[in-house]
Amino acid sequence: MNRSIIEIVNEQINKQAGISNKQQSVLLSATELFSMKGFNNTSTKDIASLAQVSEGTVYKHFKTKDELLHAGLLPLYKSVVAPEIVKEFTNELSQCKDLESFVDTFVDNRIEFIHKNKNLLKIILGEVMFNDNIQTLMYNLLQEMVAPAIESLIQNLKNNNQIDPEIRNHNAFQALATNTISVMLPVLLSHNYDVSKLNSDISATKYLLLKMLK
Amino acid sequence: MNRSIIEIVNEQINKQAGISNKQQSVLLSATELFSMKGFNNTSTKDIASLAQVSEGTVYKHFKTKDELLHAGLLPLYKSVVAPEIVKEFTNELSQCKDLESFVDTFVDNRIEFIHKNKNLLKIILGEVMFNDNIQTLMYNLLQEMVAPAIESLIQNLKNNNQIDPEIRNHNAFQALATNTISVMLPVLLSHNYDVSKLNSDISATKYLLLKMLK
Amino acid sequence: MNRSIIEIVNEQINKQAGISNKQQSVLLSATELFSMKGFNNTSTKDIASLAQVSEGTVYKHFKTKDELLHAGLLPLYKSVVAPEIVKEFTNELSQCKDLESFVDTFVDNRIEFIHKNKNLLKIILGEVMFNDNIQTLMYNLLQEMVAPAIESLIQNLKNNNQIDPEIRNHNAFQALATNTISVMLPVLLSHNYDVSKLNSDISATKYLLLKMLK
Amino acid sequence: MNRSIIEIVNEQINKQAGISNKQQSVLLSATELFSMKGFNNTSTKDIASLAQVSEGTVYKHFKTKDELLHAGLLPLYKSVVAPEIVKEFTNELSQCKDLESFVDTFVDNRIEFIHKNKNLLKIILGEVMFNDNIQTLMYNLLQEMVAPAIESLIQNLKNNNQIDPEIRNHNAFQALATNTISVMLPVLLSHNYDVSKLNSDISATKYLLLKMLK
DNA sequence: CATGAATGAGGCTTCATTCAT
DNA sequence: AATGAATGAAGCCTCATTCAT
Repeated sequence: MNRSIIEIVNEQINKQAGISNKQQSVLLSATELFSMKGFNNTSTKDIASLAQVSEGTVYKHFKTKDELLHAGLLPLYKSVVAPEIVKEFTNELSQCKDLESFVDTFVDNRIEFIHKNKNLLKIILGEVMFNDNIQTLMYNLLQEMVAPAIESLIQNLKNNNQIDPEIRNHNAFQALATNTISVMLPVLLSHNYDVSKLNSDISATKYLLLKMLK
Repeated sequence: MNRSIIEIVNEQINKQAGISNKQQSVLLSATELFSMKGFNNTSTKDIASLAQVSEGTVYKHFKTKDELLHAGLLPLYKSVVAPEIVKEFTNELSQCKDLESFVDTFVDNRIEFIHKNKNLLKIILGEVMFNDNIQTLMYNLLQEMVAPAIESLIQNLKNNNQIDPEIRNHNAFQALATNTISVMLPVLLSHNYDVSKLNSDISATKYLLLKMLK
Repeated sequence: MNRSIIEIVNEQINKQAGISNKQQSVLLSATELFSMKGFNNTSTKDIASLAQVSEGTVYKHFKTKDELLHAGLLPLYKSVVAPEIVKEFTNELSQCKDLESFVDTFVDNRIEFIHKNKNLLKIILGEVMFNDNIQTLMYNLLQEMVAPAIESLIQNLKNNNQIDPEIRNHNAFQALATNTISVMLPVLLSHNYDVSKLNSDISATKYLLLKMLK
Repeated sequence: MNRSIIEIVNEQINKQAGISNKQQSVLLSATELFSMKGFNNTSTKDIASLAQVSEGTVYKHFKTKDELLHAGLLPLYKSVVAPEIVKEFTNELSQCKDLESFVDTFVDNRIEFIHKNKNLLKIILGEVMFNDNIQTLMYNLLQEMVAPAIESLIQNLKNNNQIDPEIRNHNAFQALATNTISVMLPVLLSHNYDVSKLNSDISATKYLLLKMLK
């Protein structure tokens, strides 16, 4: 089963050798607050007080609040969290022999992922608009880790005549990702959404993706 | 041809009767700055100085900075700008008799729209994550104005056997919108994007949408 | 009689048109505190509270604490205070027909000046070491306003065979200034100095200066 | 030849018995940083990192940053550095039999000294204004070590009818010191000074001092 | 003895908002 | 209605100093 990013971060932060309990607490609190309220709306005092730490401690390892995001959290995601996620995701997908199960698994897995990481994804989507560092990080993560793994699975399916050979792998991947995210937007954006409508939209999305790719 | 949102706002603000020149200037400056730098990063001083108005004047009609957004700008968008945009968009779409030209027009028109309103769209996407008011506004705008208009056009095509009757109108609309936006993400996010790759992705997207909906 | 710099500043600040009472108060308080405790040891909170003003007010007209010094106080000195001082000083000196009375007046006048402006002079001497802006200002002030005025009076005395023609005017001026300041160092540096010893050193200094210049 | 103060401190610190390598390193780094940036602008972290020592170590022997200056560095200067300097200086001066060579040597030696110790002298001049401890130290150093040595040499010259007997020794010393420093001010204050002008001012200063004292 | 993480007071600065003119 | 000076809370960050290891 998918673990949430926060769980993975938590786990990994605890494994880091050169990092004290207080600093772990700082990173976790920052992750939590940034994802709940956004970067701009989270003060260093908020972080310190949630981490039960002095404000000075926040600055012990990270010279600025920006660095806490860019040098503290994001590299952790890139080096530890993202590979873990990609592995979990592709493991599941690689067992799908036909397009139907592939699409089914892709959508369901990502929907669960979005569900579990709702808050963190919100902050990433929010920051990515105006923050070049995050933008670059996310882009590289996508291009270098996620896309190759998924596109190789798509190629396998294509080799088995499961996917329209006219469609380039990266466009197929983009369509899968995009339409999955779009169906989940109500979940990301609001606290109250209609579950039965969501489920019917998920089915519709799978139907559309199948028609699209077959 | 598509006019940019800023052009429309400009035009409409000038027509408003009960609003003084100074206040018009405030609204225009706020629109411009919010769309360039985001709501949080725009100070009332910035707005006042771009509007060539005193800081006090900004507060004459709008008691808070939030109100400038919620009571000043957003209703303006809702009541004036959005209908204008929807009208321009549906006018063009309504002349398409078959699915091919419909998809073609839909994608091309929205791409031009995104191009022209890049800055404003970025800020909206950024704010929508954490700002309930904007979220609600955008949601209502979509549900009450845009979706009905487009979905009625989709129904027409369905009536003419151009679209798979299995697909519900709102899912068709969502697919059109989502995949168009997704192909434009590189434009929204970066200053440098590969135009030839963009064009080939646009073609691929149209191809996928046609397969999907037909 | 010599007025102190603070008196002149006070007087001139009050005459400035575009400057409010609060801002006058800020400038005066800054002058006073910088001269008492040095620039580094004066906090903006100190300035605000002495001026009976909020800390924000300190930043209304001066974007940074540095600017309060460089753009606020120093130009005031340059444009208003320094000319006033030079005028008062040269007026008195220009009435001296022989070297004896010139040296006498020079030393006595400057001693009174140093006495009255002890605090301000301390801060200037302290800052001038590490602050290029102040350094440049003081240098220009000396070269462009003070030196020409005094050296022209020295030339007059030379024309009347009162001063050794071998001595260049600027060296004569430097000697007068330097030896006067040096005799006053105990006053600048300590709160307790021996008045009778000071007076005897003043006489000695005048004697030395006369031998030197004659 | 004159050694710089830093060289002497370095030498002497290495000789101290009851002081560990780490502490030596702390003292040297503090000397260097205080003289380059001033006391206020040097942080204990700066000192620790230049000394390649932990911040805690800086506080092992010196309870406060102030004490590092007052109990650590200044006594070292007083007990070791100053006597060394005075010895070197008076050795050279004591070989001068007439006033001409005395003035010549005095000025040249001190000019070299100022040149070599430019940075350290700047910080001392800067601190002496507002720091009573340094002020007292420098005053005592001057009164108890330097002045007696030099004034005794002046007395010798006076005994040989080289110096005007009307001039008290301490005034002669003050005049020599003051005028030498004053001619070197451009060197202390700016990175760019006119060497040929400096040399001509040095000659002029010697000429004036001779007239003064003879 | 040495380390360096942790502290928390305090510094500079910004900014939405108010109010006398 | 408009102005802009004034406010003061809050934000980010620095730094001398302490203390558990």
